[in-house]
Amino acid sequence: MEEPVNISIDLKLATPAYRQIVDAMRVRLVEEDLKPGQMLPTVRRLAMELSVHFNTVAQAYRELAEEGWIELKHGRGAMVIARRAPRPAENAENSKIFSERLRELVAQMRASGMDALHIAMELRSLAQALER
Amino acid sequence: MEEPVNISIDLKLATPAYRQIVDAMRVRLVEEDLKPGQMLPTVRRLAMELSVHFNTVAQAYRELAEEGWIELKHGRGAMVIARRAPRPAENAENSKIFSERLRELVAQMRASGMDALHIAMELRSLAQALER
Amino acid sequence: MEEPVNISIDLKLATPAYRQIVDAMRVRLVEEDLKPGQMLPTVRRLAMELSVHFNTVAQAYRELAEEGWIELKHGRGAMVIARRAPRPAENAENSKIFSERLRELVAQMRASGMDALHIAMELRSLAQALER
Amino acid sequence: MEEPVNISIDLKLATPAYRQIVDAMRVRLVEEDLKPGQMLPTVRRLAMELSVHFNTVAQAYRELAEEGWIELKHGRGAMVIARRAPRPAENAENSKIFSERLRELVAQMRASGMDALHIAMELRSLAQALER
DNA sequence: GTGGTCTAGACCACG
DNA sequence: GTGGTCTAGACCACA
Repeated sequence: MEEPVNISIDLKLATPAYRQIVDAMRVRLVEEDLKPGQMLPTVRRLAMELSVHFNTVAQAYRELAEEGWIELKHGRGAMVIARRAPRPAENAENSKIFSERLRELVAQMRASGMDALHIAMELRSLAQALER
Repeated sequence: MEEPVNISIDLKLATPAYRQIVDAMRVRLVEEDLKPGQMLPTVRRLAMELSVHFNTVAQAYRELAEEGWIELKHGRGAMVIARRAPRPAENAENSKIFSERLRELVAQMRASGMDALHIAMELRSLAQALER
Repeated sequence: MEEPVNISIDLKLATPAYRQIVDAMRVRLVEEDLKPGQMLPTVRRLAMELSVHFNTVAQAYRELAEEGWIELKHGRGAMVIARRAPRPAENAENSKIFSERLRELVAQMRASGMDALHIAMELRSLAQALER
Repeated sequence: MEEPVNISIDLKLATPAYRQIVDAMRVRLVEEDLKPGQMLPTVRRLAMELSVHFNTVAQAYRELAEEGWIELKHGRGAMVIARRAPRPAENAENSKIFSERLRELVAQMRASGMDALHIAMELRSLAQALER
């Protein structure tokens, strides 16, 4: 029942390790690679796999638990749970901020020299995945 | 000749003030709202407008200068310059990281309760702008 | 002679299962729903009813026995006994701590958005029950 | 502008230090001893005062920030902010749990030998404070 | 053996 | 000088 998480992190990046873990796992949770009911590796095991301290993984798990994706149980590991959808009330606010961040990220990609058409292709492919 | 920068930052956000400034200005530079030859407001003036310490703006300007967007002239402010495109050598590496960040950002948007179709629409609209 | 215990626990809560059992049973003991002489369900039966490991119930029973509420008889289950009142010697110290915890709990209720008057009503109703 | 926090914790207790700090400060925030706009001591200073590691205080502050009571700013300390009231939607659920915890706490007090009338008095006094 | 807490102290990011 | 992250490792609580 335990699932390999299949994520990788890069300690050289500016983004803190625990954030990278959270972000990577959130992708797998949203895309339902990790489904409710599945057990996650223990903090200590994932920590070994990623070559970080177990506290770092524990912090990531705690954050995911707070977001309502997983449940941490004393002595019994961590489990993916069915997440109640957040109310769309705050979205009016959030939506704007996220759109801005999207625009900023695209600008960053272009600034780094990526081809505009290539980026456009990626965006369309992401959009298509969402429309399924 | 001096251009209003028309950006706004939110000190309550987790993203540091100087990053917000850099990110917002990079959007305007990439999208060529700010064109080579135009003068930017002085560090102190922009700092006042945004209600931040002038060191914060100075750091943002320094970063933009490092990225090759602007030129700082001692005592005479900052000017947008024609940026030589970054060599696409780094791209193979960067491209992957950016794609991952894009995916993570979309996951975050979905996790925050935003409608998938709404996000898809945004992505397509960004793609379209890039293809022009 | 055996009494249904009529408690329920929630494994999703942060409070450990065994604590929930102890706390719930202590309420029933203090309020004398469970009276000296009555037999409690066996560790294994209560464990099944609550869907927890029997060790968890065993730990709860052990704690209640230590507090002087029940008596464990090897192989013959557990019985509610007449508890000698704890000497009020410790009270001076405990009283302060408990008052503080009461205050903290009320603060938590208010922080969670509960109506102040509603909380006050509850407190008065508890007080009234104590004065009978 | 900086305010003494005037809390004390007891490392001998089972409740973790950071929880004690959170609980004690929440009382002071709910009762508006600490008002929006006030600066809190830095994590390192409060840590010294309470004789704990600064990480312990940092964790407590982070929790209070998450609950919306305070704001942590890089390089600028922590400030009490005006907290948006939590929506009373979840209360139906919470209310029950909190009432149960109240009942359990009272049972614990009685079990520890505190005089029932004394407890009743305390409850009434808390109720009165809420009705003001 | 699980997750949780705490300490000690290094190093970084921010303003 | 502020808060944030991470490591190392001890010890505890839980199931």
